[in-house]
Formats: sequence, structure tokens, C-alpha cells
Amino acid sequence: MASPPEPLQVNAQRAALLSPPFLAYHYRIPDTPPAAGFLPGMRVAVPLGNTVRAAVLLPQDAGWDTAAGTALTPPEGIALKPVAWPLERVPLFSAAHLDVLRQLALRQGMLLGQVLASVLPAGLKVADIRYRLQGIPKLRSLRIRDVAAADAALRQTLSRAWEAGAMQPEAAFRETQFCWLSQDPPWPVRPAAVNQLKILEYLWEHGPVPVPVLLAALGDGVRESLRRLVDVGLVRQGLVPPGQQEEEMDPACVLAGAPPPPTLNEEQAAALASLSEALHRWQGETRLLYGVTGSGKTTVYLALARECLRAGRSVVLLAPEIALACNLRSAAAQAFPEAELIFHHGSQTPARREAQFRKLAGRGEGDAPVIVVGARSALFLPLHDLGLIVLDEEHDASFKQEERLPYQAKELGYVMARRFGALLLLGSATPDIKSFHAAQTGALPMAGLTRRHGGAQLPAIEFVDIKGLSSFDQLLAPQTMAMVEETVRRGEQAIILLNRRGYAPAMYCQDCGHVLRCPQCQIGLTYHKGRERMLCHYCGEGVPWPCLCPQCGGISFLPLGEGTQRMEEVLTRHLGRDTTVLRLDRDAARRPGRLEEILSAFARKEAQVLVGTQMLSKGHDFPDVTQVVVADADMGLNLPDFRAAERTFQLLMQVSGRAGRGDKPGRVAIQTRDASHYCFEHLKTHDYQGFFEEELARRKKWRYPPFVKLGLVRVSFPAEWEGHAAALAALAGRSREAGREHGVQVMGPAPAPLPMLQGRKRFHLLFKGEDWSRLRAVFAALKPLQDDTLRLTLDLDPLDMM
DNA sequence: AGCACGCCGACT
DNA sequence: GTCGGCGTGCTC
Repeated sequence: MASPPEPLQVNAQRAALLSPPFLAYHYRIPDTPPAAGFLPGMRVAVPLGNTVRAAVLLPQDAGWDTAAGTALTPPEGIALKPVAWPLERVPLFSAAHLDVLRQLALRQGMLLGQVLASVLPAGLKVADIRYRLQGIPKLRSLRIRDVAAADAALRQTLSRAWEAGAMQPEAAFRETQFCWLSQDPPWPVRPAAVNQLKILEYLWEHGPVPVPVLLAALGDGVRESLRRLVDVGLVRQGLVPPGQQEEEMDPACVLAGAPPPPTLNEEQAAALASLSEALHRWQGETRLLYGVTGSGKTTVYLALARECLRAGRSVVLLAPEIALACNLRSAAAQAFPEAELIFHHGSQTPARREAQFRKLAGRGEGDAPVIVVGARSALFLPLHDLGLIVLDEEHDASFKQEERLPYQAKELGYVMARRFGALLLLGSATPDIKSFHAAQTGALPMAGLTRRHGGAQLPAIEFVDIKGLSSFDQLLAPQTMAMVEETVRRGEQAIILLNRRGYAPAMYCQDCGHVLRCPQCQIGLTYHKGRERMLCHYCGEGVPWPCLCPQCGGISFLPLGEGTQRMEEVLTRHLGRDTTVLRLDRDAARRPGRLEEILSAFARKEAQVLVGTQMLSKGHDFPDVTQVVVADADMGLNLPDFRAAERTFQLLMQVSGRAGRGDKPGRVAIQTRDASHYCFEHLKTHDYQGFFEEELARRKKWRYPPFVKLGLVRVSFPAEWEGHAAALAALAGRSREAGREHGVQVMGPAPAPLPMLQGRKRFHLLFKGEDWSRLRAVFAALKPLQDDTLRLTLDLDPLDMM
């Protein structure tokens, strides 16, 4: 009688590769080191072809196949290779983390290996390491390749060393040199030094970059020019970009705001009590903290964090951008001087991210909980004792990452909270319509803070009609200007919001009527003074100014519209030399450390007026600011985006919240051409609830979120592609067909609001349906039409409709 | 990502 | 004839 078939390779396990092809291949678990040393979530070195690569061991569960890219059992007829050696002693990823990342991979239609690779710092993705050895004669260190090729005897020896802790993986710190600008433009370089100028422009656009990245972008030929720039001091070079060192960050952070008072008022205490109850259930719940600007949400976050730490569980505090995370960090550092605080954001050096990752993964059961403060990517740090996740300014679009590994931090936080039994707390003065709707229907329990801390009043809001104003001559109406003057005269400060950087957003040829446009994007070029360039705000490219009209060769251009640079100039001229005007926008804050410099100079009252884009609308606390001016409130309102009103309302509420935070009352002047817009009506009375109700009714009427799931398919192809008409027709046909089949409403393809970017024409298709899976199904029907020429991407719940 | 294999152009 | 360019395809 034939014996039952032998079970396939009992000692086989899948490992997800951290480099292409990112599949989870099957490997035999070797006898040395003992099998107990190989645990799921651990990084291991595996042979692949003739090389050795890093991979992560997966649990031996079914149900992982889709994300793994391979079946649970290995294909027949393949001789399994053994795992070469573990890359660490304790798994980097816990089972819970691996599971969360698997869900993320499934949702995004990516391989688990791809997700793991995008989450890990560069140094943890390479298998190219050495092991340092102790106590073995004539063998101080061994390359992984040699470990993989070792015979049984050597493996025995190594195994004993590994078990005894006498074999240590040596971190492959290949320190990369960074370079960055030391000066704002204009740069003292002769115009003929094209390579030097290329480098300066590149660094201005990209900020601090690793030297190899710069050389790859501009060609190896610029090496000499870079050396020259470093020699003359225009460019700095070093291991750590500025703003990364702990000590450099601290002063600006501490200056950015007073620490929140340690005692809670009645409202805060009530909010804390209900949140605390949810926290201590450890059931993975989500809560909304809705509190008006200045009501002390941070105080509540910190009090809740204290309870979580006391219970022995770690805390993650997230802010939408680094500058705000920085404020949270100094508040947390003051509140918990004894706790270990990790500050994390995406633009740290790989070495530092690696150290943080390792440190957190290496924490054991009995270790004290930690507090992590950072931007969205901090969610990926391996905290296995997670108890609380706080997302401050939860309505902010920055919590969604669009490129590489697309994810929405709010959603990921929700999944993680459930998996870890942690509390997810979303905080905002102007919650996302979707969140507030969930709160109103009871799906998302809410705690509220309605009063400003310390009895401060919400500022008085008035509207200034600028219908008749010619935009170039009068950026501010006379009465607005008078308010600013008065504020300065009283020794107080003013903030002017103008959501458009540069000097003039268009140059109009007076001879032929042509407007200078970017040849790659067809976007109007913006004049940037000082740099003397016309710049494209979408691709960063530009042409030197002055130039001839490309259409008629004329030389007389009329600047049109307004930008922050010109606002700064106008105010400086008008207010006279006793008043200092500062500007804060992406251009002013390009150079590392400049953002902090500008904010702290304003906080020290070295300037009376701060002009800027929405960068200055959030979080910052300047007690002497009593006047806020919004130069053009209509700007964002007429964008082709169903969220235009919500966004404008949120921005104006936030920036209004900057006025009157101290003991002096604040005033807000909003310049508009249409003060009757419903967005402004509710703003006047600081009535979020009223705005919400009106906006929600509109969303319902026009079938937009939260009443429907929205998907945006971005279609793009080279501008000169001849087959585009047929392709668009095919997209229209197929999507309608699939839409009918799955009950999804399909609109388009229509030219995108920005119809061309970087040499590619852009079209949009809009899907509306009951659930995400239906939208995905319709998109799946379009996927076969995609190739190198025609690019298609599906953005579920798009935040950027342009 | 690496590394093989393979199919065409300029050389000791 | 061979050395070597990098296009295509595979890796448990």
C-alpha cells in the first residue's frame, strides 16, 4: 500500500523580498541556527539567483497569498534554497504590524514586499552586511555571502556564536553626504557659469539633497562646479542636513508657542473624562475632539497621553506638517520630561530613521512606554504596545500621502487602533465634513471644547468689498490698510494671508496679448523678484527675466495679479521704515532653518507684519497678533473642486484663529467680491455647525461625499500622442459598460482642470458608487488599456481634484 | 535590484 | 573570428 504523500517541506516558510520582484518566495528553514531563531516578522538574508537579498519572514497562514504574490505551498518541481541567516535577533515587525501592512497592501493593490520596502529606512532593506564575530580564532568578521556559502561545520560554529550573542550584524552605515544652499537668491555667480547656476537652481527647488542625487539629476559633469560652490561658501556640504540636529531645532520650537497650561478647565476636564474612559477600554475605538481655535486641544491630548503612558502603553502624536509637529514635540517634552520622546518625520536622514526604527523594534515587554511625535510617516514605526494615536488638525490634506505608497493616515490610524486595541483621537476646530457627519450620526463619538482658553474672545470678523478694486494697484482696500496701520501703531502685530506666492502670477504682453506660459505645463508663469525668473509653480522650471515675447518678440509686459512678494513690497513701502514686514511662503522658507527663523523673529516681535500663504494659518500662537487680513478670500472658492467651500471655510477659520489669542481682542478683515457667499455667512459668526449643515445639504443634493464614495481616475499621455482620441473613446465606452454592470455612475473623460503638466495631457474620469470595491471593479476593467503611453491611476476619495 | 542570456557592431 | 554594447527576462 502506498504511503500517504509526504507533507511538502514542513520547514518551509515564505519570505517577502524587500527588493524587486517583491514577491514572497519559499525558503527552507535551515538547522543552523535552530529553527526557534526564525520568527515571522524577522528580516532574513535569502539567496536569490546568484545574490543574497533581504526579506521578511511571513507567518505560515493562508489568506496572505494575494499580498504575498505567491501561494502558501511552493510550486512543484522547485528545489527550495535555505534561508542564509537572520539579519536580526528580534523580529522587526510584530504580527499585528505585519497584519496592518498586509491590509494596506491589499487595499492599494500592492505586494506586501513593496509596502514593507517603502516603510523601512534604506539601511534596513539591504542584505549587504557583515557579521562581527567574537571568540572564533582567525575570524573577526564575515560577509553575508560567505555565511550563505558556509559549509556545515562553519555553520555549526556560527550558530553557537549567534546563540551566545557573539555574532553581531554590523550596521552598513554608508553615510551619504548632503548638500544645501547657504544663501537665498540672487547668488553672486557670473551668468556664464551655467553649471553652477544649474546646481543653485536645483538646490533652491529641492532643498537639501544627498550629493549622489544631485549628481544623478544634473550629470557627473557638474562635480567640479559643486566643489567650486562649496569652496566659495554658497553651498554647504556635510553628513547631516541642517534642521536635523536635535539642538538646532529646539530654540525655534520653544519660541513658537507658550507651553499649554497644566491645569484643565471644566470643559477640558469633561472631554478628558469621556476620552479617558474610551482609552481604558482598549477596544480600538475612535473619537473626535472638536474644539474651537485656542480652546486648548493640545492640553487635552497631553493629559490623555499621560494616562496612556501611566497605563504602560505608548503614544503617537501626529501633526500634518513638520513645523506643527515641532510645536507638539516641545509641548510633549515639557509635559513628560521623564518619558522617552521620539521625533519622527519623513525628511530625516536615513541613518537617524534607521536608528529610531531599530530602537523601537528592540523594545521588550517590560520596557517603559515611549511617546512618538511626528508627521504621518511616524505611524509606521514599530510600536507593539501602542495605546493612543492622536491626529491633530485631522481635516488637513497632508495626512494623505499620494505618491510611492499611497495611504490616508486617518484610515491607517483607524486600522491600527483596531488591531492594537488603541484609541484613535481626531482633533480639529474645523473637522472634515466626513468626520463631523460621522459624529452627527453617532458613528464617531465626539467630545467638544466651545470656549477659548483663559477667557479669550473669538475675534470680530468684518468683510471688505473689493469688487471695484483694480487688483494690481490696490492689493488692500484703503480701510484694510488703515486697520493694519492702526494695529502697528498700537504696538501690536498683524498677519496678512495671500494664498499665492511670487510677485505677479502672470505677465501679459502689451503688444500681442500673449501671456507667458510654461511650455511643459501650459501654466501661466509667475514672476519672482530677486531671482529674476518667470517660474512654473507646477514643474518648477522657468525662464530668465526679462525676456522677449515668444509670440511677437515684444518687450513690454504688464504684470497682472498679486503675489506675496508684491504684497510684502507694497506694505513695506506704505508702512514706512519703522515697520518691519516679514514674508513666509514656500520660497521664503526654502533654505533649511529659514522657516523657524522667520517664525521666531515674528514671535520675538522683530517684525510687526507677517505676510504669507496658508503656511502661516495653522497652529502658531502669537499672543500679540490682534489683526488678521485675508487679502483675497474668493481665490480658493471658485476652484473646480467640490471641496472648494469646505477648504476655504477651514482655511479662513484657522487663520482667523490666529487673532486675539492673548488678552487683547482680535479683529479679522476678509476682502472679498461676494460677501453673500454661504461660506462667509457662517464664518462671520464662527459657526462651523451652520456651515456644516448647509454644506452637507449641498453634498446630498449633488451626490458627493459623505453620501457617495468618490473615485477619480487620472488619465495622462504625451501631448503629441496621435492615438489619444481613440484611447479616450475606448475609456469612455469601457467605463460606462463596467459602470452599468457594477452600479457605478461614471462621468468623463473630461480635460482635467490643469489640462497639461510636464508635457503630458491630462483627463479625468469620475466614479460615484456605494462602496470602494465597486469603484475598484470599474477601474479594473480599464486597466488593460494602460501602457507606457497611456497612464491610468485610481485615486479613491481624492483630495486634490486638479 | 542584480545577474544571466542573447543578439548585433568595432576591434586586437 | 572575439570582445562588449545594453535590451529582455528570471529569480523559491
